[in-house]
Amino acid sequence: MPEEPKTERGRRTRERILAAAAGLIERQGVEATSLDQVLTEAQASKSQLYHYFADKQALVRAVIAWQTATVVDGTAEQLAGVDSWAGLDAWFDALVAHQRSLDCHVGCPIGSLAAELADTDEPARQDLARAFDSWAAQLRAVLDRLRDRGLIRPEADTATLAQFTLATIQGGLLLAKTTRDPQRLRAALTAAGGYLRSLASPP
Amino acid sequence: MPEEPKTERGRRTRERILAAAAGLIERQGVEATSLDQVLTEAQASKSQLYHYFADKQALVRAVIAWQTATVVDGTAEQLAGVDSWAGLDAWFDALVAHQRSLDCHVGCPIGSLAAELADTDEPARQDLARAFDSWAAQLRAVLDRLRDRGLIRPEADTATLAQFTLATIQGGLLLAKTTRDPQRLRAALTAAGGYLRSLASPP
DNA sequence: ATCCGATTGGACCGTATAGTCCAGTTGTGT
DNA sequence: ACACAACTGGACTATACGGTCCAATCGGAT
Repeated sequence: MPEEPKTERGRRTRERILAAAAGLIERQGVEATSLDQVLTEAQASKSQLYHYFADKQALVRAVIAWQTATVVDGTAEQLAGVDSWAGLDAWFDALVAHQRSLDCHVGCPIGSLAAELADTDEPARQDLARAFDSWAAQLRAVLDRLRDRGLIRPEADTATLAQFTLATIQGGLLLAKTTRDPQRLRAALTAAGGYLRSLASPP
Repeated sequence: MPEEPKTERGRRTRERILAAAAGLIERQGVEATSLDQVLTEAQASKSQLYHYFADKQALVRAVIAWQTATVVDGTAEQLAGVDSWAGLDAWFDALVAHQRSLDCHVGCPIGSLAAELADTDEPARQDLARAFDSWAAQLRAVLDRLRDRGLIRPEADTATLAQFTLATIQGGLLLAKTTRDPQRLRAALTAAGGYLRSLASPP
C-alpha cells in the first residue's frame, strides 16, 4: 500500500524523513532511534511516515539503500582516478582525516548497521552483504588497475586482496571509533598498504 | 545499594543472570535484549536482578567485563605457546573454524558491543576501549616473541602491527558475519599473516 | 528455637514506542 | 471551477519495557 510519492511535494517529504532517519541511525543505531525522533527532526507527522514506508523495518531498509549508495558511490568517485601507490595512500589519508574531523564518531555507516542488524534482520543482512560486495568490487577494480600497471604481480588474487583491504578498513574504523583515536585506523591502513606494496615483485 | 552477593546461593543467582544476559546480548545486541527475556532464560525474578545490578546499564557493563575476560583470557591461553609462523597460522585457523562452527553468527562479542555502544554509552565505550587495548597487548606479546626469534626484523613496531592485526581480525569477523561466509575472515587473516611474514628481512 | 539479614516472587507503575485511523487540506488534471 | 487523488495533522491505542515496592521465605549464627 505505501511507497512511491506521486508529487514533488510528496517526494520532498519522503526524502526529508529518509535523511533524518539516516542521520539519527548513523549516530545512535537502529534500536536506539525512535520514529518520533525521526519525525521531529524531519518536521513531519506519523501519517506522512506511514504514507511512504510500510513500517520501521521498511524505513531501515531504505536507510540502508541510501547509505549504501552514498558510501559506495562516494568511494567510486574518490577511487576513480587512482592508479598508483600515492593515489591509494591519498585515499587512505582522506579516510583518516574524515574520521578525525568527526572526532571518530560514527565510523562506517554500513559497518555499524551490519554489526547491529546481521543477526536480527535477515533481509537487512542481505542488503548489507551486497553493499559490502559492491564496495569490495570497487576496491578490486583499483587493485586490478595497479596490477595492470605492473605495481602488483600478475598472479595476485585481487578479489581476495580487496576483501582483506575492506576488512582492515572496517576493523580500523571500529577500533578508532571505540578508542576515539584515529591512529588505530592509520596504523591499520598503513600496514594494509605495506602488504599490497610487498606484492610488487615475484617471490 | 545493590551488588556483591553475600552467600553462595546469591552468587549463583547473580552468575545465572549474568550468563543469560551475556548470551542473549551476544546474539541480539543490547537494545534488542529485554530484561524480561534475561530473567526468563535465567529462571530469575525482577527483584533478583535489581538486587545485584543497579539498572540495565550496570548489567551491560558487567556483561562487558565478563566477555572481556572470556575473550582476552581465552586468547591469552591459545596464544601462550605461539612462537612460530605455524603457531600463528594455527590460531588463525582456529578462529575461522570457530566462526564456521557457529555458522558465522555472533562474530566477536567485544566488537559487536563496541559497534553498538561506542556512541551511546560513554562508560561502556571506555571499558571496551580497554578491552581492545589488552587484547592488542596480547597480540603484541606474540609478535615480540616472533621478533626475538628473528622471524620479524628488529626495528619493526610490534605495537602498531598488533593494532593492525586486531583491526583485520575485527573487520574479517564483521564481513564474515554479514555475508555468512567464513572465507571473508579467512582471506583477511591470510593476508595479515602474509604481511607479517613479509617483515622478515630488512628492506 | 529464635533471630536477622540475605534473598526471592511477582504484582504494580509510568512511560515510550510502533502502529492505526480519520477528518481535513492541498494540488493537479480537465 | 470542479472532482478526485495525493497528502497531511494529530489524536488515539495497545503493548512492551525499565524500574519500584513489599511481603514472604530462606539459611546461617547464636
